[in-house]
Amino acid sequence: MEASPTTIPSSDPAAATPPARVEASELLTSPFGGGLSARGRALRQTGKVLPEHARGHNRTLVLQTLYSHGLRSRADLARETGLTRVTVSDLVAELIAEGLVVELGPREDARPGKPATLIDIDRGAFQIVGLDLSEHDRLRGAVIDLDGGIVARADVELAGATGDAATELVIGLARRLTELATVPLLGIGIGTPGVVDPAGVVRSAPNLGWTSEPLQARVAGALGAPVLVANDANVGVLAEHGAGEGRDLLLVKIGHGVGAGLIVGGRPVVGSDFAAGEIGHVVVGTDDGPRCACGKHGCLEAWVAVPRLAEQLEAIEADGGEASARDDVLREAGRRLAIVLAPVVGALNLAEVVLSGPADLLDGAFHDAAVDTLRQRTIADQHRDLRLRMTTLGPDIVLRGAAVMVLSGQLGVS
Amino acid sequence: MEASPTTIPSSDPAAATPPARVEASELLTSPFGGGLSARGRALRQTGKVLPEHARGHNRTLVLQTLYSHGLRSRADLARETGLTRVTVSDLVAELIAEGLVVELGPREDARPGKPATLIDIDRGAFQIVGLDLSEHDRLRGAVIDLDGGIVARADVELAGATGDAATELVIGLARRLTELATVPLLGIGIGTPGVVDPAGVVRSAPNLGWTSEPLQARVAGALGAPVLVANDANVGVLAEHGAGEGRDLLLVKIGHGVGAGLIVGGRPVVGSDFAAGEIGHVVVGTDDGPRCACGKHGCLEAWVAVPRLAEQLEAIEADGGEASARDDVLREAGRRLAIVLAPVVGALNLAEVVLSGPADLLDGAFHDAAVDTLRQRTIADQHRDLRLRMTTLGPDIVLRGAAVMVLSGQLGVS
DNA sequence: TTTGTTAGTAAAGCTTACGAACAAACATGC
DNA sequence: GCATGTTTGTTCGTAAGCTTTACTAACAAA
Repeated sequence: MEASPTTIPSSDPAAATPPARVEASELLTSPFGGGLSARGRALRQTGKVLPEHARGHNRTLVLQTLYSHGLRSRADLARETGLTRVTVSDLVAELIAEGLVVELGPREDARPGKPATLIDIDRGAFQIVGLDLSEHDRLRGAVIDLDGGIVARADVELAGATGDAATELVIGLARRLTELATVPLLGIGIGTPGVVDPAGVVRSAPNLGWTSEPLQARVAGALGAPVLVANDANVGVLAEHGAGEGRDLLLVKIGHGVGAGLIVGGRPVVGSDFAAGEIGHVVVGTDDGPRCACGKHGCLEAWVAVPRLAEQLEAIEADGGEASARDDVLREAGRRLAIVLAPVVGALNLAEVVLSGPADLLDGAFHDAAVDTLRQRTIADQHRDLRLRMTTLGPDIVLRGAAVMVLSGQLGVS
Repeated sequence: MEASPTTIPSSDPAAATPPARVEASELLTSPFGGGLSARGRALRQTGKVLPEHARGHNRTLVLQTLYSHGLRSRADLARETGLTRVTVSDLVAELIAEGLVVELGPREDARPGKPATLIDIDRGAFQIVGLDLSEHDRLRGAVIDLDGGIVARADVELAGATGDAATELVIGLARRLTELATVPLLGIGIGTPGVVDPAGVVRSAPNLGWTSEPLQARVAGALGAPVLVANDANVGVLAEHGAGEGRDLLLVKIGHGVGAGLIVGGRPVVGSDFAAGEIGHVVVGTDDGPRCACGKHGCLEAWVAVPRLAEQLEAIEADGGEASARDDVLREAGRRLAIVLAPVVGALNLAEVVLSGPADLLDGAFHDAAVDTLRQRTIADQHRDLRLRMTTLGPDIVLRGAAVMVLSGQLGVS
């Protein structure tokens, strides 16, 4: 029986087996959540650990080493992981059988001893579909390879769709993208605005008219593929974290609203009610401030959300706009952001804060004012390490993060 | 060879074995750090997992279940942990051999089948020494049993001692307390002000004149016992967390200074430079504020530290003090605290914030104003769950937390 | 007394990782 | 050219861990 290359539930062991690894690899790592995450999390909290779970962990360890440092021999892996060559050989054989790893011939450089056989992750073996539902008027998606490269893109106009109609648009876009994939898919990752629980139920997303929408289950049901859903900023921080090195990271995503994603101690923060990072309606400062759509005055969103900034800048241009007036607006917004971030940076002792959003608004006076204010409002000792910078991933940060989420959830790799 | 009951490195297997479990139990749980924590953490980050680690985890799981739910049979434990009766019996036999668990005779209630043999942790088998170095003028200590009950106390006047002299006072107090213990000790836990790294080196504690003081190593060397050292507020939150249920918790400790301890996702937050919780010098609000010792204006500590509050209240009393004026001061301080906490609560989606400090100052107008302000400055959705309350552990919170830290580090239990 | 249930143990088997030993393949030194 | 040493990757046997299966002991209910 021939399975289409883009169909996930294939009879080909190479395609079928990796998704089955979700449970084992999730036990000792920690993605946001996913298909079997409730079970995985329960195990993690109070559950037993069997030898097979240990094997899953070691398998992930080998895969992670290979993924991040690339091209090496079995003996190299043994030295780096602390496992023996015997065990590494066994694990590698399993990974090769699943099609995740390939042998690439003997090492060329001349040194004594039997030449090593180089192996690496087969970075063309699988692809991932990533969806970004965070834009105001359209849903964006892409097919992404294991290295984070974008293979194909597809968008769809939201056109005011909400509720079930929005869900259908998401499913349709995901389906189109699975058909654009040229090799088997590892899974589908979705970053959506709103509050998302670990089972991939969107608890609330006003923009899309969702309340308790079981998005993960519905997309998975429609496409028969592993699906992971999480908040857009929480997904974005995964992308940024995958690139960087630190164990703590805060991503602030400024768009139509303002949201944040947090990684603390190497783990994504979910929050007691799955609403971690929802800082848009925290009040800034002690001097009132503009009225917010939520009814309060001086919410962060009322100060720095893109529509608010655009409004003010347009008013200035209409008045015959001086550049300095424009910068004043941006500077004040940056300062307001830093006022909210300072207690978070202090309490968590963060070393790195990343901004995501329109570079033309954020990357100049806004950024500089935010850095200055943050330093002025936290203890001097922290200035040494503290960095606040724009993301290097541009507008694709959520798409890339969705791919990282799937990589992490399905292979334990990032 | 007879070992003294208060001597830790005993030849008695019951006393000697538990400390040896540090490594295994730490692999899958996470205390602040400790004797072998560097090794444990390295393993956790990139290292292999062997079957014996799985056993350590399962051992801890059984112990934890027994610790928190008490008195049950092997079969009960099997049902609750998911392990088989065979495995549980095996683990329990090991724990009994180590003296951590005892059989307490058959269950009395009448039901069909063979009557169960009840077992429980031998809560009198070990004791813990806890030290609290956070008070301004004295070091406090206690001998604590496995249930958190305080068996004996001892204090020592600091009398301005700093540096090595302070370290000697700590060692002397710890030694006196080990001699007050009536059964073998599980270890010594120390909560100190300042920044403490995972190896128990106090990076800086101005009050005690310490910079890079290897307190954990020095006390361990002097007493030959397992020693764990962490920041006082970070230790305090462990005590509060052990009592409560949530996976996220923020403790704010208000005394001579202001510090916080954070647990996120069930794990203590350490911070990128081990300075998590250092919020005393975060600036509050956008309207300047009192000058702080650090040179800035409007630091949280300048608003709410006990000496600052006491100053103001004394001034009012000297003026013929009305009660309402007193409340105004406390209310404003509570409000200022909440202004700093709001972004943290929002970003982490915290459900529980606990205050520790002098109840006569914090438990009235201060608390009420803090609650109100916190609600006004975060999104309405969070109000449902959010609780801000005084600690129930009183002034012993750091001592109790130090004990929890040792329990967690040595047995994986809390 | 019979029946059915529960607790705890014993034996056997499977999985996992390890150590020892080995063959293959190569560089180096004579 | 040839012996020597090094490195790689595999095979074989072993130790540790948990499970399944099967058993005995001990009890309640009928």
